[in-house]
Amino acid sequence: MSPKPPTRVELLQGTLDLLILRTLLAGPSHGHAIAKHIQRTSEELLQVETGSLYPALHRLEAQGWIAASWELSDKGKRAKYYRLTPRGRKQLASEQSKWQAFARAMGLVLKPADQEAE
Amino acid sequence: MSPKPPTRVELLQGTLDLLILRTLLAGPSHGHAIAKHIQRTSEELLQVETGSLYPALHRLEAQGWIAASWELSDKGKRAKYYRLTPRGRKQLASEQSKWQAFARAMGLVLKPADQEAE
DNA sequence: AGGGTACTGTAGACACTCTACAGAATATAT
DNA sequence: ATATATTCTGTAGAGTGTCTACAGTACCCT
Repeated sequence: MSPKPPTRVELLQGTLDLLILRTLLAGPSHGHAIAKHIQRTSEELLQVETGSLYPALHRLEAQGWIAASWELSDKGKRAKYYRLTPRGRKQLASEQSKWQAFARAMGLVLKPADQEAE
Repeated sequence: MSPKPPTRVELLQGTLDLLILRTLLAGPSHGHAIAKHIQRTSEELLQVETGSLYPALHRLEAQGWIAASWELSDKGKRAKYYRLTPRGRKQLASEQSKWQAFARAMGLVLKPADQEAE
């Protein structure tokens, strides 16, 4: 009886980093909030599991693309806020254009076709 | 000095099956030709390595989505021709709509934004 | 005290692509 | 005939990244 069975889609490998970096472009945020933002923005289509989220954040931090500091969240709980570093912005731009190229390539192969000849 | 440095994009996990099934929608074909078709159709953006291709074909066959038979290729070599089964067509439709939903979701999160508020 | 929510985290399974290697069969050239 | 290129199929193993499942802290509310 859930109001919307949202038909979730699994993340394709390599896309989570991009989603996180893109989310942080709007300003610093913490893991829990990042996951919710992605979920909400994608109209509940994408859901990030904690087992993917936190390793990804640590990975991105180790790469120097994001930096962390403990602060207090809106709800008054301790939370690790991440922000984009300059190198992170470059990485975001790179991954975003890679994604666009890939999505375009997929579109080319998947195109309606019918007229295979021509 | 290559005429076009094609800037290849790595395949995202889970997309190869879809590309293969889509290629076979145009008619039976063998591994080597399938890979070339994907590469050409994607304007050289996507390249399928043999280490990905053949395991994928065997996987799809084991699932009953494609069926194989040995025949002779255009060039007169023995080649294993694959064709889409009825179940394969359903699978193709399913994976295609999944991809479209995913691509749309990515677009929602990556959208120009700027106006985060509103 | 009990349950809910917000928040971070780890371990291990699993799936899929990649690089690198290997081999057969045919054609072409020298 | 021997070499070389092309067409075609295949395997082994590494690497990567997502998932499920589990674990724990802290605060709030009744």
